Amino acid sequence: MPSSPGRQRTPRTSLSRERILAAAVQVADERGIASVTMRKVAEHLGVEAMSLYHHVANKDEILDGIVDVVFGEIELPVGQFDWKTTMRRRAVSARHVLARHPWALGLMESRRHPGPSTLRHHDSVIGSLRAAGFSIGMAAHAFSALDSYIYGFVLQESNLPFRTTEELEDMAETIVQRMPAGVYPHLAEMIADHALQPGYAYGDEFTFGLDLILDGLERALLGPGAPARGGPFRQTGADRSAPPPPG
Amino acid sequence: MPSSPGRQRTPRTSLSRERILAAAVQVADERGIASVTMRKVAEHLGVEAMSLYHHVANKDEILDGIVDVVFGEIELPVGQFDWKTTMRRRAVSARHVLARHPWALGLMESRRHPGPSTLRHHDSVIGSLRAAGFSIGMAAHAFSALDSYIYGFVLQESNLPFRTTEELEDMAETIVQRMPAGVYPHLAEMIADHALQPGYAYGDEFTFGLDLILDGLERALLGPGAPARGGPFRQTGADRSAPPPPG
DNA sequence: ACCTGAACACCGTTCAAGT
DNA sequence: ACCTGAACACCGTTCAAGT
Repeated sequence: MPSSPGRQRTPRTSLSRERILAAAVQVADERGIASVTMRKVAEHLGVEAMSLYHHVANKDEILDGIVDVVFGEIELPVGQFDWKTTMRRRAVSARHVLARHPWALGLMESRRHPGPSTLRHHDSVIGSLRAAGFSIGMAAHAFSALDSYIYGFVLQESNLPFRTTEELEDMAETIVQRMPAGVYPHLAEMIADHALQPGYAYGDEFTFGLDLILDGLERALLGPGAPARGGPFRQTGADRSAPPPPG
Repeated sequence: MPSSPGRQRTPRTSLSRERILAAAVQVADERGIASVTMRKVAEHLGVEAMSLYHHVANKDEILDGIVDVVFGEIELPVGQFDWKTTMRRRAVSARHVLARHPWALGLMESRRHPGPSTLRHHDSVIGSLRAAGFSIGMAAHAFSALDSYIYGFVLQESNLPFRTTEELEDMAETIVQRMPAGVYPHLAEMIADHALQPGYAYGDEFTFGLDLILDGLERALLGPGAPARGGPFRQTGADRSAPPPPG
């Protein structure tokens, strides 16, 4: 009687790709990406390591999968606001999601198979820019500039010596120890007179760079005839919504 | 006779931390970061894995070490040009070095001990900005914005579906296969009408975003009373070289 | 169909031993 | 002082076997 209900001691919920990825994300969040092993993910699910291979081809598929799960958590751009507000909200969401799963960025470099959530996210961002009047070339520029900034910021945030107060003081110590020899004077100054000041939080830097890029994109969008000095931009491919640049 | 010269069959050159790191970098470049194991690095040096432990505490020290080796390859900002040129040159150098060793960015997320080359590099960048008249707060803004952009760009470059022509066509195939269902229309458009156009190279996007940031920084540096609309910036800590923002 | 035990070729690291 | 062999507790993955 295969489908009869009732208490069975074997599988509480039967294994699935989704349950495996969710468990892997949880293990990565709680114990670091190095702890994401077939054996530990399986243990987390009350199952043997070899059982996982019935739902994923190998560990690489799990790693591809959890990166995609993370992208699926990022708020998709919604159309109710102007493009700058939409892009800013989405950038802030991406930053928070990636900061919550910092291992995802470390994994990105080795992943070459974007999953459906990632593709959907990118598609939505491009669509949002196009709807705001960005040409294909300008949308590509905007997409590249914004995502580069977001990813890099989170990467720095999870790596930079001056992040949290505790680590900062560790760092300050290291710097100060090497000061007698006169090395790193500017780093020392920045730590002492800036990063160690009350109220400092590296995370606050995010909006500065983000607004720099958004404002620059706005200028490029509004007046392609007047790009910022020293920063000409090429419009590649089909440009349907913006007039061609002069010259 | 311990120091007598002549042919000895044992150590061609005696092992050292530097030789171990150089070997580890080479293994990572040639066979990927996953191949950087104590056994393989040792093999590369004609030695047993256990010998490495006499020069490094553990594998983590090797990983910290090779990230620092990579930072040491980046051209330090030199003072003979204006700050924008200096920062642009340094950004281009950082981009190329990091692209040559893409595993370094993947490692960054898990590293918390910046080495001497990394500290020296950061110190030099901050010093260069300060000499150009940036206040401490503005130098922190500039440093964060530029490095975030550079790191994130390389990360995308080593990960984005549309990178090299071969992979791009793979990607286009995937997208097109899902097109009947109407998914990813904007991504499909961008690939077909932009990325697949002759002469396209994702790497060309680098300068656009870089100039956006450099121009924005220049505006912020020249006229703190007239920051771009929507992009106010806070000056934190001691600001010695720039007048305080109005209000 | 789904799960598993044993096995294989690997890991990082310790430790006692060699020179 | 520097290097190493054997050993331990892990890895990812295969395969034949269980239900």
